[in-house]
Amino acid sequence: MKQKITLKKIAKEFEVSISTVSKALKDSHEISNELKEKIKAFADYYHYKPNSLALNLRNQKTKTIGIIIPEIVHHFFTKVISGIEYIANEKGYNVMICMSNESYEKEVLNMDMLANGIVDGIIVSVAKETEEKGEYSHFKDLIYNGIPLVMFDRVIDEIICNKVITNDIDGGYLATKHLINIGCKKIAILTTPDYVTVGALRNQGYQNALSDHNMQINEDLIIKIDDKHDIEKQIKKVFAQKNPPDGIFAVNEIYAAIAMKKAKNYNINVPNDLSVIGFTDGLISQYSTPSLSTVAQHGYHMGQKAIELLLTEIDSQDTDYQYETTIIETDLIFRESTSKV
Amino acid sequence: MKQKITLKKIAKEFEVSISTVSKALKDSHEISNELKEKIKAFADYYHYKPNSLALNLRNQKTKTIGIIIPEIVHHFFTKVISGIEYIANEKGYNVMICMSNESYEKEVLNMDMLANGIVDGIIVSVAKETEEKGEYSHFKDLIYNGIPLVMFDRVIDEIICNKVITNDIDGGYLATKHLINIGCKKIAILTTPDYVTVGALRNQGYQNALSDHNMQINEDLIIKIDDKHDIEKQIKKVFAQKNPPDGIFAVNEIYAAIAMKKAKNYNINVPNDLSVIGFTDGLISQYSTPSLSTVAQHGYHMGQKAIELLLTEIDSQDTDYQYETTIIETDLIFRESTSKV
DNA sequence: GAATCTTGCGAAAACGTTTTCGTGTTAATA
DNA sequence: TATTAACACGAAAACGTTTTCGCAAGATTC
Repeated sequence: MKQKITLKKIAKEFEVSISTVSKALKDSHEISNELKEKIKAFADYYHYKPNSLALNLRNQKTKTIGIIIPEIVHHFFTKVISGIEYIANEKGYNVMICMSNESYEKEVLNMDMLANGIVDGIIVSVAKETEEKGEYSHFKDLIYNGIPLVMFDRVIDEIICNKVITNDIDGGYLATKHLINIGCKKIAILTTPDYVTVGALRNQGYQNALSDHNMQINEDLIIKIDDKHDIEKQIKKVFAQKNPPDGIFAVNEIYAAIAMKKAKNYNINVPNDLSVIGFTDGLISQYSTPSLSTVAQHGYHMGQKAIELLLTEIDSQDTDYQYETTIIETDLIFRESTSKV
Repeated sequence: MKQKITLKKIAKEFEVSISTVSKALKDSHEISNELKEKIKAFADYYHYKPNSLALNLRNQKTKTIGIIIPEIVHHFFTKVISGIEYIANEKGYNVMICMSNESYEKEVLNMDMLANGIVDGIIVSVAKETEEKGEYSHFKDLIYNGIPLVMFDRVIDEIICNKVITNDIDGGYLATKHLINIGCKKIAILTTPDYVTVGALRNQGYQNALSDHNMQINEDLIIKIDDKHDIEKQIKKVFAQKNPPDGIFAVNEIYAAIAMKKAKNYNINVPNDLSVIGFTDGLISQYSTPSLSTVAQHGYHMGQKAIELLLTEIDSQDTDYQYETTIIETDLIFRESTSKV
């Protein structure tokens, strides 16, 4: 393996000191023009690049930020990452992505690893298992150690840090209200277990909308899907009853897409007999047939906001730095799966 | 900001040398039990963790590998990343993900940055622009500098390194043959410009299948989509002609999904009047209606293979190390978009 | 001709770790 | 009692860089 060229080797070549070489390459006035030219030419020829590890160690910063997400095969998260990456690169930062796979243990492992000097700050969306356990000491440790932290989407109230969240309640409200507006009388929600906070919040919005429009909240129409079991079977039940709903609000794309498929099996036409609206404007929503009306989350924008907050925290040595929570508003996208008014 | 605890600080606390502390924490026999206990307790209390940067510098390796992909909002690439990440973590490696956004310049930038000691090896799928330009010196430099490199999916023949590729020709052949088998007489292909090698290869498979079954290759049925212009418009043309095809092979999911949508606009029923088959088993294929028959690429497995090759190269100091090209075979997945025989 | 200033470079510390090699003290052996 | 062995620790180098400070030689000033 070819050895990397270092200051030391250049110094040896010209029989000067390492500091001289370093200064010459930085075009310092301390070094004679003649020597500078020679050293630069030599360095250029061998494609000299300062070793990042050494720089990081010396500067006590890495110009790298870490992201911990529950999973990467997921349109929303990749959108957020794109947004983060764009701004980060613009500001000269690199991005290290880790996956918790929704596991508490992996989340802790990843944080420990990132916290050891490798990154200047961390952006995280917390794993379902962590939410379920309610075990947050790893976040507290991080903050205690002075490492800037931004949470996005799935955030934890009791951890005090910068946050970027979707207005989930409002999104759920908008979606439900849309179904009401187009005349749906019996509206079901396909949501997550309560410990998944975003699911719970969207459900909250759903219930608020019903109440505000004097519609009854029926527990039988609130289907909390358990990912650990057969999702299709759980969704199918909605249509198996004798008086199925005429509107469905699904808290994500997948549930919505499955609902549309199942409806077809029961000869229920979307959108004529049933209107379906999802959450998150991903590929499925765009390319399904009928295409899916949905609540757009603006993941890209969310990522941008998160990294901006992180970088300002990194750059600030204020003792009275103020954390903020940015709420990204949602928008309704009308497509084919909800009937016209 | 809380200062990180270091060996130096622990040494000061006990008025011993740094080396003593280091040895004590590693349970060296050189240190008395009494002192070891005290130091360990102290270190535990303050959650001491060796600084990664210092270790990396000393060990001249980082236990981190870099991935450069064209874009992250893409099901196939995220699958590959998942596969890489799984094995990497198992072997104690971390993963740094960079995006070239299909840009040559960003690809070079990312490689330069990763090559500077930050990672022990790199896995890359090359950007379209790089393929178009045919400018590969950054890869040669990398190899010249002794940094292990694995290419996957979009690879370059003239660069000698480990590679993992889909059997694109065979995939294209299988897909086309399937359409022939179910009785399609006029089969179109929606493919990429020729410089995108995977598109060209799938097209090759398509043409081979036609030839082998004594069907004419008609240039009018070979639609090379240019991503820079309106994709829908380009695909729509297929159906605008008076005698539209009864079979379409699309080299990716998106083209397939759009084709199905456009067919519907022209009142062409899928699969009765038209059979459509895609490439890559992503979410769209699964959740579209009708669900899409497709060629499965096994991205997860591909990622696993890529990282395995990389790690063995990293671990080997053989001078006569042999590079290999692993070909991942494709499988047909039959769904609703292609009619039964 | 002495004092000062400029030029051009080197020494050394610092970042945090690991590891080899010494070295002084005490205990065991001949 | 003299030699050796065991024990417990410290010094220093190494990884590659940047930067402050010091210093010698020559040039300039009065």
